[in-house]
Amino acid sequence: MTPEQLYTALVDVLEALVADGAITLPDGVPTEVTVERPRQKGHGDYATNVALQLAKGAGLPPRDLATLVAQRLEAVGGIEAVEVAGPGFLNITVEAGAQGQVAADIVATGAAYGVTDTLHGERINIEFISANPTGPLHLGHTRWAVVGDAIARVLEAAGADVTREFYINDRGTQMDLFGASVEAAALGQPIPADGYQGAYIHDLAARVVDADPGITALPEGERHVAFREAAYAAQLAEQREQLALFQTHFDVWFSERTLHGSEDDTQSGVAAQLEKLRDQGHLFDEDGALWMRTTDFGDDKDRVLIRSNGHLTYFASDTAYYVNKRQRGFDRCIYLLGADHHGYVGRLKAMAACAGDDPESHIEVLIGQLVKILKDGEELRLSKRAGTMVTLDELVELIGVDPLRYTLARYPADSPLTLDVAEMTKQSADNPVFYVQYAHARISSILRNAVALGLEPAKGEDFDPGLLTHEKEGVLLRALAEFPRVVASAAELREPHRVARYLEDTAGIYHRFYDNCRVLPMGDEEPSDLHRARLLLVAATRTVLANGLALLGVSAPERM
RNA sequence: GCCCUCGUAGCUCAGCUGGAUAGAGCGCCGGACUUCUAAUCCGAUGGUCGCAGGUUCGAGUCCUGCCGGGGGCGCCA
Repeated sequence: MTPEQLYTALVDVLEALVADGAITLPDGVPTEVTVERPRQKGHGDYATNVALQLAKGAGLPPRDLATLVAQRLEAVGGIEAVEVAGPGFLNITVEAGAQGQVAADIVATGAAYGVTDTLHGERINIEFISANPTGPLHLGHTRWAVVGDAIARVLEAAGADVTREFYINDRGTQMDLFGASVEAAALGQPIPADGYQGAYIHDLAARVVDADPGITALPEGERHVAFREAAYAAQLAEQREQLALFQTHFDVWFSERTLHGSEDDTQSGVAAQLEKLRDQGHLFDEDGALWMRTTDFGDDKDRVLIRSNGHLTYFASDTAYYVNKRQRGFDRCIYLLGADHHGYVGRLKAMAACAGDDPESHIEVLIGQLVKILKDGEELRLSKRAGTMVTLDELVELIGVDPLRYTLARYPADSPLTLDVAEMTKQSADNPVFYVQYAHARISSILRNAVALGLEPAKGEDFDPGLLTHEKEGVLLRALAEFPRVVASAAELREPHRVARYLEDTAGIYHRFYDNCRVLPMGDEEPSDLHRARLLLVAATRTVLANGLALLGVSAPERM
């Protein structure tokens, strides 16, 4: 009996009570009935607060309503006992047999266990990182890489059609400055004052010249462009390598340049695209500039799209890019932005509204807090400009892909994070990722040993779910049954850290089960149905741990 | 000044979108391996959930105000 089945049974009971005239529900049977695992022992296997929520509408004292529901619920197959507690909670105890069946279902479903259809049919574009191609990816980007990727995976598990997109700001002043910086480095000249200063600039310069020794001899105008383009290509390639190393995949690398028709701003595709928005009635010309009246939709000021000097603003590109995404058929455009960009949210939403869309459904901006990194008690500055930074590669080398991904995935993106370099580097046994992975490795070991013994998990008619009656088995079964709901809510709320927390919880429950319940026969003990049933439970646990880790992009090792 | 965000154990943080006696890890103290991986488990310690009001059967969670940390407010990118 899964929480979903229990939920269905509960709704059926409520509807039957209404049909019989035993109760009246002015607002009908609620669609969101909560069935949850009680925190407290002694509160049954599952608990629900429906009676408390419906009491007022039904005009009954909560405990009276609870009693009515309890009587009928108790008669449902698979439910052993229902008890009214406290102000009107229903504490439900499930029959061991009904509960144990989950293990067989999980093993049969395999890698698809946890997949639901709650977001079926939604076409979602999720854009994250979108770093300028003017330097290596660093710690700041690392968090978005992990969180964005994990959100995408979780959304897919919930049935959505997801496209992961990386927007390349390969156009404009910063690119020119970047090119000029590399060029200066190559020519042995001082880097421009507001240029890029890091050591990596000199590395890039050396690489560019190595690949094309004649580049320094080009006429100045050509040389500027050649350096910019070569440095851009090299830097973008490096970012892609960094992300590949970090197990983060993008479906679309979207170049800002492709939005523009030509170098001439006012004749560009963006300008043409923007003109289409004029029909919506929110564009106006003033002081020689083209504006979007975002204040029509709650923004605190109107925004310039084309400056009076004819140059496009970044916001113009952002607008055209959004329209482009919508034209590509995405129902929902998710943006992952750092807290330092949260001022954009209002204008992005207003922009979507100005484009004739619903800012509540078509555009969604997730704000993530920045990661701080301490070394020897001091915060490292992560500015590319300053040239001091911890790159993604360095972090991966220092900490490892799995611990790094997991550490960043286990916190909500909107909570500020302070990580200490010493803490992170010394993390070996202390890291929660190992706790979860270890549970998986331990299970894998048992399954290997079982094979050596010629013992197979119970299946089909041979599996008697009623054998799994130990308290630790019950707790584990209920935890495993919870997984699809956890994934679905992680997707709905865009909070993949719930998966990580769930895995830690479940791994702990497994470790305690392991401590109390012997799985394999000891010595020359004859293998029994209980051994085989437990083997199935263990296999189901491994499936859940492996599926959960996969959603976070973390490996599930067979041995540790 | 206006807006956003955060404030929970000594430290780092959860808290299932309002539920029952607020949790975990680390740290500290004490236990458990001749049988499936001790990267584990068991016990102990630890809290005016920033402060004050409000909403209701019930608030760490929602509303208002205040205090404190971080961030954002350009015809910049």
